[in-house]
Amino acid sequence: MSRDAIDTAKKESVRTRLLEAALTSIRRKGYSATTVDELCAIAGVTKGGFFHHFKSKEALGVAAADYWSQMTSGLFVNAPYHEPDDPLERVLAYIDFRSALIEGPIAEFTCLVGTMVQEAYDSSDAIRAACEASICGHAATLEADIEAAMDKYGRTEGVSAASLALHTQAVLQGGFILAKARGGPEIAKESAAHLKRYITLLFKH
Amino acid sequence: MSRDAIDTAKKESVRTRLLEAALTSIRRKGYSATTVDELCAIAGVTKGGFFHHFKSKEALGVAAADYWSQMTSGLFVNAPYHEPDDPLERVLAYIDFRSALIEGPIAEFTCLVGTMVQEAYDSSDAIRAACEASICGHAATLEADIEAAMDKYGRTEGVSAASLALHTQAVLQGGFILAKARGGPEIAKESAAHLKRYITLLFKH
DNA sequence: GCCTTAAAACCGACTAGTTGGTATGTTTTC
DNA sequence: GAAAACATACCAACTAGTCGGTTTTAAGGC
Repeated sequence: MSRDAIDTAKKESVRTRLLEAALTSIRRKGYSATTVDELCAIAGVTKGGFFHHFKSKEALGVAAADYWSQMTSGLFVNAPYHEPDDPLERVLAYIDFRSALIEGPIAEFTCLVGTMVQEAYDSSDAIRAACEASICGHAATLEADIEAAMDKYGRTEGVSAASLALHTQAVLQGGFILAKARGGPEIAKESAAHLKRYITLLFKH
Repeated sequence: MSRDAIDTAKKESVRTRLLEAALTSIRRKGYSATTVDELCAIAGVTKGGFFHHFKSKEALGVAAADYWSQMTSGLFVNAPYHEPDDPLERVLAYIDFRSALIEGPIAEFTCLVGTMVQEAYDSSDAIRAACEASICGHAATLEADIEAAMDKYGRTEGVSAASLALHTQAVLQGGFILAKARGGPEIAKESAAHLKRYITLLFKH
């Protein structure tokens, strides 16, 4: 471990603990209901420590969205759904991968930024923008595969790769809402299955 | 106007004003960030008035979800999308109708219960259940038409009318989230278009 | 390796305002 | 004349954020 890496690790440890606490709490209760005091208690830091790392609660919200982007992008980059040679297969494998993640307690598979942007889109443009970047940035990682699938299987009028990529995110986010309303993950998985069927029909038809 | 109707109108007037205020505020800032004081100010009532009608903020949340169900069901029952003779046409017309509603300021076309359940699903089971009833109740109004379309155009294995009806709600809810993140309604409309294309492909294929 | 030094990391008590909720009225309605 | 519909004043707990102080860390001179 290099000098720098150790520095970073130590420097980040409290900050990271606060961010991890934020992810847990915001996913469970939302942004507004999550209090600074609570995060401090979970992370084992005092108020002074919190406001040393984040100049405001809003800044924590933005940082949490960025941290979330980082964590999830790491997860998806290393995921096995990139393996198939066929681009359409890769897109469908992505949906299967997302579907497989929808398991267990609701707060553990739902999306931080989707939850946060619902409350903050009007009150904090900084948080809104961070959530937009997270969602759209992730959607963008799908575009190349969708584009390649269009090259191979043909295009449908009015359907762009970007629009379809964002639609996948809409379906997943909507599935999370229904799962929260229902109190279980099944309905979200079913919506993912509909999405997979849509994409299959779109290309194989 | 009957004696009863006048009574109801007067009796409901303050309560309704509070509920209307709740709809506006919750759709804009979420449930947690909406304060009782604020609702009182908007509705022109004092705290005493509020807690006379609602025994707690949570009770207001439940009442707001119920009020929302009432209002929206009124809107949809009288909507023109029921006119077509063909059941599939009716389903597609429903989506067009929903898409046409997605206009103007975000807080004015997004869904109250979808917003509220994101924050409250874990903290308040009463609110969660009210939101579930609202979403699923509305989805159920689509089932008959979907079922009839299946009778007419054939079924796809693994696709039930109930599941497809809920999927439409998931797509719409997800579209709202993306619209909030993006700061405009267009993306939600595009997702609705994908949904329409999916249903068309599903039945016409 | 040791001492100095300064900055960064963190603590903990404090504040001013806000929160949902209550207790005790007064007015209105039937 | 009593019950329902409000108003008023109040409270204890909690809210984000501040501020002066202490500890920890990293770098440099010797």
